[in-house]
Amino acid sequence: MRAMARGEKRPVTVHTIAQHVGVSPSAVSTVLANRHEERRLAPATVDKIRKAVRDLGYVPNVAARRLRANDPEVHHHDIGILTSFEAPLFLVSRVLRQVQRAADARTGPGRRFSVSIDMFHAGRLREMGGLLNASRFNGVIITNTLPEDDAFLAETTLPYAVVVVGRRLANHCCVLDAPGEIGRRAAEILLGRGARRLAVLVPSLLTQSTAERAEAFVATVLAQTGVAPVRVVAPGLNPVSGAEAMRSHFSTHRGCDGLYAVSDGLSLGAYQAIKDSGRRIPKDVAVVGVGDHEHADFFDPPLTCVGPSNDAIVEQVVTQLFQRMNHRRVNPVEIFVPPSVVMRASA
Amino acid sequence: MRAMARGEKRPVTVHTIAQHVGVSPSAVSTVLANRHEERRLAPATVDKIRKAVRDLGYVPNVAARRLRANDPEVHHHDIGILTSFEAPLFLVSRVLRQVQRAADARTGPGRRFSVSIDMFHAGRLREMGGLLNASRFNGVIITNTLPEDDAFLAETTLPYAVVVVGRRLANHCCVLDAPGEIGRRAAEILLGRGARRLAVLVPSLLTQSTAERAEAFVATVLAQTGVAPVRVVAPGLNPVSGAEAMRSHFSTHRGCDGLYAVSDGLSLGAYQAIKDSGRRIPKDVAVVGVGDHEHADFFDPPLTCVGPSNDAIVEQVVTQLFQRMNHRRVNPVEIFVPPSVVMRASA
DNA sequence: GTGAAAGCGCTAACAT
DNA sequence: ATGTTAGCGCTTTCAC
Repeated sequence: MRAMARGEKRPVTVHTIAQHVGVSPSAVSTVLANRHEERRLAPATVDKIRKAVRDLGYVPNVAARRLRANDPEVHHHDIGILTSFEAPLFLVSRVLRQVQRAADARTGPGRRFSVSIDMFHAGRLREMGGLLNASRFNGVIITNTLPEDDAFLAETTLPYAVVVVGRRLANHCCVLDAPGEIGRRAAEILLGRGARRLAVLVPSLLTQSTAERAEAFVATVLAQTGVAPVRVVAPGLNPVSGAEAMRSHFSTHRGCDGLYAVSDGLSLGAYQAIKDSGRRIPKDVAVVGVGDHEHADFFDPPLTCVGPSNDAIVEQVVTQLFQRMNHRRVNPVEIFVPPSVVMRASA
Repeated sequence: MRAMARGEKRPVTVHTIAQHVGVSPSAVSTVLANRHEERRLAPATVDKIRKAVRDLGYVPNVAARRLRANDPEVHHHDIGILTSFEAPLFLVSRVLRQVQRAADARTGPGRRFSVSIDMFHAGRLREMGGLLNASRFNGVIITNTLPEDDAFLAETTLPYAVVVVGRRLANHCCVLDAPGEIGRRAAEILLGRGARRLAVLVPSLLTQSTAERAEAFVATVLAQTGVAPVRVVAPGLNPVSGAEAMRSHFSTHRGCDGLYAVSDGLSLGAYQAIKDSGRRIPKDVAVVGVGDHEHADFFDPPLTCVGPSNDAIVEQVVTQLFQRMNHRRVNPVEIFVPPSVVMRASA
């Protein structure tokens, strides 16, 4: 009997181990569950089994265990919140809280839920195991996708409840902010303050929705002033990137008197760069952010925000998910949620 | 045959539906997977099955599907990052990133990983399904526990890889910051600046580690000055709570010239209250935070931090988890990670 | 166009 | 002190 460890052709199961040691599968199972005391297995046997488990690199099959362990009288609902690995967890954590709340409300004797956040590498959603054969989730919320992921979703109909957040896909239930509306409102606020030399701070990697925000901003400004705003491109989404980009903007351009930063991480960096350059907010430069940062109200000065109305989005998402898991609704649908506008001191 | 929907005693399975409609389980399965076209099922049959699925409130059993679907040649490792529902996701997301990285590095033809964040209600970890019978995870990282959860863990030995973060439990692998060390260093920094009227800002609900931080701070100040610092208690952990607590502190006490806030959310609120009261940082009040906020460097002025060294903790956690999943290590162990100190302008 | 049967890996009840 | 057996719910050949 070969004792090779990893990379074995045949999978290592309790049966393999049992054979290897010369005992029965149940003995192995007992040891694995630390129940050998109550079963009074011989210590020598236990040791041999333990050794084989290690040597053969045994990995328990949780699907099998679960199938065995579950009380047949209760239905188990597995809900996944799928998000790209590289994206911030802010919206995700709000979604999670709402989903959990809804799940708790529906939990009962014959009905259990488990909610988990699962990450995929941006652009590689299609590689996530169990998505296509429905062997992982009863329902999923998908967010923070990249164009490759959207392409995958557009050509795939998953045979279970799916809600897509922030993207338009004809074959799915989609919940998203009204495209373009956000950028337009941001522009109107800055123009309304009298700002005329406008700039928009964007990350180099744009999602569909950030791109649309920026475009709508540019279009609105152009239409009203005849001059397109400067696009300041930051390498990433974090404050450091924002500060860098704005510093280089100030050193190579005449600067601006109104800035729209398409994420609050960038706004925060922009604040630093603006202040460091001796300019004041909002007197010299008015700033509008998006409201995706939980502390926008604690920026100095507090940040005016025009962005997606996250609460409303999350509410829609959760409602749709549960309706679909209950077979109460099946058809694809696009739900547009109007933006939220919070006026504060920065503009 | 009764057609009652929810709350049925017997679980609804493909078999139930098959019986109800008068077809075979395989027909039902085919419809559920949207494969009725290629199987050329009669449309009428499909409709009847669809209707029964809805009427009976069928919920697919993902464990069974997965058991069936998995290629026997590949080992599937399910890793869970378990965190309390009410806690912020900041550290968790860093852990996730590192775990995912480690998993990706180990993924190969016969070896797949899936990592997910699962939440439990604070204090109710024991109620999380599948934890005890090992039917959900091959390995877990547990964090943000409350005393009730710790009590549960202390009396439970899970038969798979477990790493506990931030708590000491004799029967588990624990990774945590050096207790007391953090509060002591924070005190030393403030005292070293010449501050003498010290205060510590804490949330009303203290975790074991925040409590120890605050205690060590108090003890150090008392030992060196003979006067205990004022404890300012905030209702929660967010900036709003911090600001409130500090405002009421300023209105009822003489104030302080050195503040240690045991979380950066509180620091941020404290900043606002301090500035609003006309005091300057660090001239009138020096502030030390913890460094648990990703933007501490972008506070105005940047926040001096003394806190757990998250990178080092995360690294240890991930190393331990994989060693344990590989059976390379089994015994409980306590790993203390020294604090990180970052001096910035606020103190 | 539809059904019957096998088996994924595991564990608990029931034998020895 | 250890082995045998049945079956959790599902899908996929294969047979009709």
